Parts: sequence; C-alpha cells; structure tokens
Amino acid sequence: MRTTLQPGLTNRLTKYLRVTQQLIEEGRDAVSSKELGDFTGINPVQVRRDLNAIGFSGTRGVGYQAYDLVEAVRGILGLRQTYNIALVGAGNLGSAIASSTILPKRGFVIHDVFDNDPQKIGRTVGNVVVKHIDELKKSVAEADEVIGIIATPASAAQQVADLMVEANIRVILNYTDVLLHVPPGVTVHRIDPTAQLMHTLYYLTQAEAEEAPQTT
Amino acid sequence: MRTTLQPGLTNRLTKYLRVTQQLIEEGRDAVSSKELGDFTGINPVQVRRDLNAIGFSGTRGVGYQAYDLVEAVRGILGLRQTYNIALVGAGNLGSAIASSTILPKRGFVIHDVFDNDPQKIGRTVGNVVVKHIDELKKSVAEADEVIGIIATPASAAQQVADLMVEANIRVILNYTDVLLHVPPGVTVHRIDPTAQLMHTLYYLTQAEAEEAPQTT
DNA sequence: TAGATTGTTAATCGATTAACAATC
DNA sequence: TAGATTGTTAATCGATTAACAATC
Repeated sequence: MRTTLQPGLTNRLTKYLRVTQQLIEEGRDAVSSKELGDFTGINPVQVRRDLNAIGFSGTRGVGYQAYDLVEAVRGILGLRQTYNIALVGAGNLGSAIASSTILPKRGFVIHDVFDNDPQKIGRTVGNVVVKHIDELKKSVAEADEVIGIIATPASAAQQVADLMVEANIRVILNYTDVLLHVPPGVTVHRIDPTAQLMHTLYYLTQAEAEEAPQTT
Repeated sequence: MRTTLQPGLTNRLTKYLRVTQQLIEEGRDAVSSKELGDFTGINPVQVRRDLNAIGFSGTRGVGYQAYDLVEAVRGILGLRQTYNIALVGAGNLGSAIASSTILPKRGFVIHDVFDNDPQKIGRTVGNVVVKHIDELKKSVAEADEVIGIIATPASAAQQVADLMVEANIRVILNYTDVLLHVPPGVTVHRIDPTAQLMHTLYYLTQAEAEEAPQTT
C-alpha cells in the first residue's frame, strides 16, 4: 500500500527527524518550520509542504508537536527497527565511534568490531570485544548486519570493502578518503568534512558573510 | 572582477574536486563526467555543464584532464591557501582527527589542540602539543584560525562553541550530536552519518534496490 | 486582541532527463 | 573506422521565493 517516496523528500525527512530529536532532548515540546529550516538549511515553506505531504499537521501560531513528528517520520521511513553494524578498525577512530551514543540513539547498534592487529583482538571497545577480521563474514551473517563502517588506515580500506561486499554488507560508511570501488547495489557514504568546509570558506572569503545555514 | 558563484555550483565543484584528487592518487590521468557523476551522485550532464560554466573543457572520447581540473577548481574556489584549525578534545576522536591526513591533504592544518583534562595537556597528538582550553582565544588570534573542530563529549559542546564564537571562529565542525546555538555569521556543520544511513536504508527496505549513488 | 505560524497558491529558478550532433 | 565521451538543446520536474489568508 505504501508508495515509495521521492529521494529529495526522504532526504529532508531524515534531517527534520534528527533536528527534532535533538530539540526534544533540550526539553522542547513544539518545533516550528522556521526552526527546522534554520537548522537544516531547508526552506521553511518546503518544510511545511513536506510535513503536509506525509499527512502531518501543525498548529497555527505554535508549530508542530515534536514527539508526534518524530514518531510520524520514523514510521514513514520504516525506522522503528534497529540495525546491527559491523565496524572494522579498533584504533582511535574506531574506538570513538564504538563508544559514541550517536548511533545507538538512532537505532543503530555496533554489534561487532574487527581488527587485524593481534594486540587489539580480545580488547573491549564500547561494549564489544574486538574480533579478528577473518571472522567478519561469519559474524555479519549471524547478526544479520547490512551496514559496515570502515575506520581503518586508508591503505586497508579497499580490502576491507571487498570483504564487506563478500559478506553481503549493503551500506558502507567510509571514514577514510579512499574512493571505494564496489558493485552496483552497494552504497558507499564517505565521511569527509572537507567538502562542506570548502563550500563554506568560499562564501566566507569571496562573498563575505552571505548565506551559510547550519547544514546537516 | 570575480562574480560570486551559485551555492549549488560551488557545492558540486567541491565534490568534483575531492573525487578527482582521489582518482589522481590512484594514478589516473583523465576523468569522465560519467565517473564524476557516479562517485558524487550528480547527473553527468550537470557535471559537463558545470565544468563548462567555469570555462574548463574536456576532450571528446577521453574526458577531462584530472590534474588541470583540480587546479582549475581550486583556483575558482579560492583554495590555494591553507587554513589553520583549532581542534578541541584530545580523546580518541580528537586524536584520530589530528592524526589523519584527510585535512592536511586538502590544505587544512590542525594547528592547535585543546583539552581541559590536566592529564592530556602537554601530550602530543598528531604533531601538536595539547594546550589547556583557556589558551584557545589567544592561540586562535595568533594563528589566525577561522575553523574550529569540536571533538569533545556532547555535554561540553555548547560551552566550547561559545568559546569559539568569542574567539572569532567562523566555521565550526561539530562531531557531537548537539544542536549548537550560534549567532548569525557563524556556520556549523554537524558530522553525523545517521541521516545518510536512514535515507539509504529507506530505499534498501522499502524500494528494494532502487537508485542509491555513492554520495558525497 | 495581537502575534505567530501554518497552509496554500502562483511565479521563478535550478536540476534532471532525453536526445543527438560533434569530435577525439 | 568505431567507440567513447563531450557539448548543447528542449522538455520536464522539483525546489525556492513571494505573498497572503486562515487560525491558534
């Protein structure tokens, strides 16, 4: 019965979701389209149209009920389940990711951590005991993991990606700056802040204080 | 003489830049609009139009000369200079960021690292000696830093942001999931992979294997 | 009541798609 | 030559902007 939503719309919905969740943590009850626009860089009229499009109404003069909004969007995006994640790399970066609450708060669980350094196998990062990378395929199958995170040195990234693809991982978060080559059907997201920096600095230096919303 | 380019265009140019730089590292000489499109999620026709718009031409049947493309885009975006960065937080995440080559490769130098933990002051992360957070304002002024990175626990993020604003930092990279409140003129970029994950998972589960380009 | 904010329309603008000639 | 890819036009689609009535 549910129709597939447009990419643009789902993309924006995820942004409203994260901002609203954070505002709730600050103790907020209602949120306006203007606020959502400010924090996401999306036009407030577009925000209202989007919420309308998913059948969610606000109150004139007040805004949208924050908690209900979160629930509505989670339902529509099919985000009521949790997802297990396989993390490769137990160095500083991997440890930071495994210990952070950002992912678990949104329904993502770092279920397994892998490394190839014998010194690190058996140690605990976050709540998880580090396993040898050779066990990746087996663990991924057992825990039904579709998401993999690469937090290794750049030199190992493609090799790890290959292992993940072979293990049937469908979404890869790549924290290195290597351009991973993967077959169609596997999605790679590169976590690299420099694009945003470059874009912002262009406006800072060239246009001196133009627009520059608090993006993503 | 130089006109300010459209936000959409500069945003896309930064993506072409990073992809092309990486392809050069792989030893590539030429790059096609189709490849740039695949790795950035941008339509190849748009890629060609954009490169045309900045006066950069390719060779039919071959593609665009990679090195020249990088130089052209860097020139247009005003990215020939380097920028000093103030990083706050010398834990796992801060250490990982300070040791990574991603930023220096693109002209961003982690010039100062700060923490408030006496145990960490004086230690070296990356190539930098950790200073006490109280020295932030002075160091930022001395090294002319306009970019700040927050890699602290979430509970300290807003406080650090306030210090950065006071020190005249103009662009903040926020690795926590706190929604920072900053005055107009200061841009915040939140590094949070969950929006991308949620978007991709929607298509993976609802629409089973629709589009899903290698974004960013 | 007055202020704030939603809901909605119309106009404009920017991006995507399709199609194809030009040319390396 | 044949294949690949650029350069460019026209049509469509989606997002932004402006403007304002409705209503809490």
